[in-house]
Amino acid sequence: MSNKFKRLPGFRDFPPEDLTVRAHVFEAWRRVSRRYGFMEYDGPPLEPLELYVEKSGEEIVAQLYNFQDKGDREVALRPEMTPSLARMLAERSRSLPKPIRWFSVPQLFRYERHQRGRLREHFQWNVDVVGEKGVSADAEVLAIGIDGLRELGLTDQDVRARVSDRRLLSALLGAVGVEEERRPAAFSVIDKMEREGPHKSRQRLSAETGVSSAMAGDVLELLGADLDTVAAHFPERDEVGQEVARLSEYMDILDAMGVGSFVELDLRIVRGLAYYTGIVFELFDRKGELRAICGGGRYDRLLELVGGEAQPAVGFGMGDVVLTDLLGERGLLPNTARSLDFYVVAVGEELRPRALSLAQALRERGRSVSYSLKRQAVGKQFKSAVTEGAREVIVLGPDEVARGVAVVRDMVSGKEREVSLEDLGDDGWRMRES
RNA sequence: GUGGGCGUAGCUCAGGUGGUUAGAGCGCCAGGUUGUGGUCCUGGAGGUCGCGGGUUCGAAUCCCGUCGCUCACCCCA
Repeated sequence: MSNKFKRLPGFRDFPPEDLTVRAHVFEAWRRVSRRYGFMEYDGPPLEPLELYVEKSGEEIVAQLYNFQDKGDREVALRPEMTPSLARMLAERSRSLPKPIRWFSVPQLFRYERHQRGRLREHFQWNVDVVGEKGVSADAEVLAIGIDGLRELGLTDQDVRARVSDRRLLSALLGAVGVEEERRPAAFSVIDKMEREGPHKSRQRLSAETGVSSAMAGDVLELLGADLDTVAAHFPERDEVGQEVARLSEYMDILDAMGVGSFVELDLRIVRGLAYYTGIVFELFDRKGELRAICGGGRYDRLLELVGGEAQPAVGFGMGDVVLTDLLGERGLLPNTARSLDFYVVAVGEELRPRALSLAQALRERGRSVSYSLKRQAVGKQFKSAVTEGAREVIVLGPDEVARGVAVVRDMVSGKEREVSLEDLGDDGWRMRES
């Protein structure tokens, strides 16, 4: 490429075909959000660096797209939306009716080497319920995420949700003797288990927590089991039992909502962000070829951390990159071809004014209309009509106009008929025909 | 940040072992003499062969560097 003005690495242009796809996804997200009664919000793309330090977890902070502005402020392009949301709510959650149901479609940024499904910039559908600590809120949030995918044509054959609960994980670790302070380290081991494999994970868990290697192995094995099996292992522990009961209720609600076939328990899901406190989940393509499409969970402490009123909260983020890749693989991308209702052809220069006013009249009625911007032979104008995707061409010729009519050609069937110029302006001819 | 692969027109790619004005298809523009498209025919625009340096009489072709793309690792929205 000889263009010296290149895109920054990891950033995308959106020419019309790509923007059509993006808009298709955004529209589905927004439709589903509104269907569940959520209100859209937004915030600044540039935030004080400190908003993310310590609240988001090392993973995000290490990859912040940050710099110093001209006022010597340390700033960062937002890597996630939740802290901004938390700040907004810290200022006003007291005065809002609960539960608060808000969503957003922000563009987020991270500074890291890009690869498939992971760029330096992406758009992310954020959905949050604030002010409700019961599992029905957790369930509703996951259901919206799943519905967002269904809205785009994906089914339970294409995607699945893997859900876990940090409270249950914590209770399990406690049950085998892992101290409270050691549990975050244990979470980290569990989070990496799928990549590192059972042997290494067992060694690391044992080393990080002090429990025996055998015990560590037992715990890790249990993470892949179902709820009943987990419960059966700790009949005497109230804490584990309560957590199991809660997750069980959560699953029942999802079943009742009709999305149960998408959901599986998987205690190996932890999520990297530091602020999650309860149920966490991730959505994946069934084939497991792509990265997570979506991730979220409960974060009951975050509002306090940014100086607001303590409020329970649960939400998720769904990025557009992996999702669009998946839609592409499943042939679910929208048609990006151009289309027009009408193309007006003027036969002879004298009729151009007439063509323009007809086009305007149709546009005022909400029709999409185009015509040649320069003097052109009729054949040329027809070619343009095809290029622009016109469904019908209206031909204004001297003979017909003299008789008060125009020829309307259906570009699919090739059939032509005469319509009076009077009727063309108000669609009366269309009504009579159909 | 680490490693592998790749980098020729807008797109997909040709260009044996280095040799004169770098090619094709598609797309784009213009024509095929101002009343009808999706086929066809003709012509045209468009490339400092990613960039820089080196080897050579001579490099798209070999060597080094660099940038970019891509895959994997790290990590994960």
